[in-house]
Parts: sequence; C-alpha cells; structure tokens
Amino acid sequence: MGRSPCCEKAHTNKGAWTKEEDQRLINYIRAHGEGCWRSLPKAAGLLRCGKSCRLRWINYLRPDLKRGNFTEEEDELIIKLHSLLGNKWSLIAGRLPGRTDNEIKNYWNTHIKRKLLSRGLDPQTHRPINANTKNNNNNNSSGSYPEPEIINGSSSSQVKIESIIGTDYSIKEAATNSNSTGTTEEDQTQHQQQKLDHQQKFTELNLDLSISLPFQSHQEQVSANYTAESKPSQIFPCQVHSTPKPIITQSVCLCYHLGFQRSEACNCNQAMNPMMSISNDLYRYYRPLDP
DNA sequence: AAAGCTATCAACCGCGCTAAT
DNA sequence: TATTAGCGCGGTTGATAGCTT
Repeated sequence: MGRSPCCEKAHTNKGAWTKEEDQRLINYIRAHGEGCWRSLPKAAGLLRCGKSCRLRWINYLRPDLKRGNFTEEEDELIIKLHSLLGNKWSLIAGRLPGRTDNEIKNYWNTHIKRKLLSRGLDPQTHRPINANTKNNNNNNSSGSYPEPEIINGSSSSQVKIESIIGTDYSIKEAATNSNSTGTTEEDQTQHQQQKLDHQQKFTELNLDLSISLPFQSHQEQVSANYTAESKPSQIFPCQVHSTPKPIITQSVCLCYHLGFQRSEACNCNQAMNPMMSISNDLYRYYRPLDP
C-alpha cells in the first residue's frame, strides 16, 4: 500500500513564493499560531502544500531568524557539533539560535566542507585525510560518518545515545579491558589518543541534552506566554482556531533517563561552558507537561 | 556583449517516526 | 494490533546571481 500524497498536487503552486503568498502565511500564523500544516493552506487561502508552507515559515519567514553571514564562532561551533552529531542538521541548528537546519546544511556543503578540506581534514570523519586510510578500516566503506560501535550487552538506549554523542569511551574501555588479549601497544596508544580526543570534545562543548525550564519561575513562564510580543511558534504549537492556553514545562534530563548521568556525556550539574556565548536557556529543550 | 561555468540557497521529494483511531 | 494522518528530517534539485573567458 502506497503512501497517500501530502496534498492535491494538481491544485497547488510550486516554486518560488510570491510576496503576497508570504504575507498571507505571515498574517495567518500571527493570528493563529503555527502548526496543523495540512489544513493551514486552505485556511490561509494559499494554493500551497502544507509542507511547503511549513518550510517557507521555518526557513525564511520566522521572525526570530538571524540574517547575514555566519561568524567565525558559528563556523567553529558547527564544525564541533558536526564532529559529534554527524549530519543531524536539526540538532545542530537547535544549538545555533536564529539559524535553520536547511541554512546550516547549505552552509556546510558550500563553505565548511571546503574549509575542512583546506585544513587537510575529512569533512565526514573530521580526521586528517591521510590518517583516514589507516584509521577507517572499521568504518563503513561509503566514507560517511562512522557508525557508533555496538558493544555486547549494551542496552538499546546506550547504543542510541552513542549514535548521538559519539562513542562513549567509558563503556568501551570496560569492554576492552575485559578482553585485552591481542591488542598491541600501538593499538593501545591509538585508543588512548582517541579517548583523549573525545574527552577534549566533551570539555569544549556543552552537550547538555537535558530538558528544562529557562531561568524563570512557572509564573513568569506562564505570563510570558501571554505577552503580546511572544511568538506563538515557540509556545503554542498547533493552536489553530483555538485560544492559546499556558503550557507548563518540566525539566527532564535525557542523560539520567538513559543511564548516563554523571558520565562524560552528562553535565547537568556543571556550569555553562564559556565556549557557548549565548544564554543557557537557548540550548535547552522543553516539553509540555500533561495538563 | 555573450556564452559558459561555478557557487549559492530556496524549495522539493521521499522516507521514517509517532500519535490517533 | 494494524492502519492512517501528520509532521519533521536529510538528501537532492533547480533557479539564479556572479564570475571568468
């Protein structure tokens, strides 16, 4: 059974958006908030597919988008995040306020790839190009971002978190130690170097994956949600045709739930890394509490 | 001035995931 | 439990601007 098309293709516009279409979309989202993209085009009087509306809003019309060139700091942050997350553009974009996944993806492909190549680094593995032929024997043949290593006995959640943050060497080391025969001195040196590389990455980058409130009380949060300046897109997902209700959020530490708290991957209890120049709350995720 | 080439980026496409039924 | 609808993501495409010959 095939997937039903996302919209009536025969009666939808394609290609570049006109100013009038943009304005219709902006007006509609200002009035009703974003979400319910499938029904939005009809309600807003647009001959567009819902997906197209969503993309146009997220990548171009959103008022909180940062315009202009990427700064050197943003470049370096993207490189570091990519070295840890791979092509997870939305995750990377989540740590660059005002930038979209599409924008970062394009910027990566047009600028940063070249920048890394000029430094003699492989854009996918972030390792020296010469070293790749030697060190990548364990990687897949396509040359894409290395797959996380699956260790015997590790839970699925452990494997999952490794795929997000890279290989957890504290676990890997335990596995290695239990079966240390057959490893040469060179292997051990190389392993030690890799471990140091990863530790350095963790100390340089805040990988706080926790979900929590920003630094304000629930009361403030609720009242902030009601201010005229607040953006419905950030606060009231899918509130079309309804009165916005305050959403109360709760702090949840993913590391804790996945058994990684107090490991290298979890720094819930640590101060914000000074490398991250922007307010801490911009890097947190929020989930609504059940009413 | 015109043709060809390259770089950029907005937009599209198809797939996977998840919640609802 | 199976199916469906909706959303979001990553990869790819195509239009266009800018540069070179």
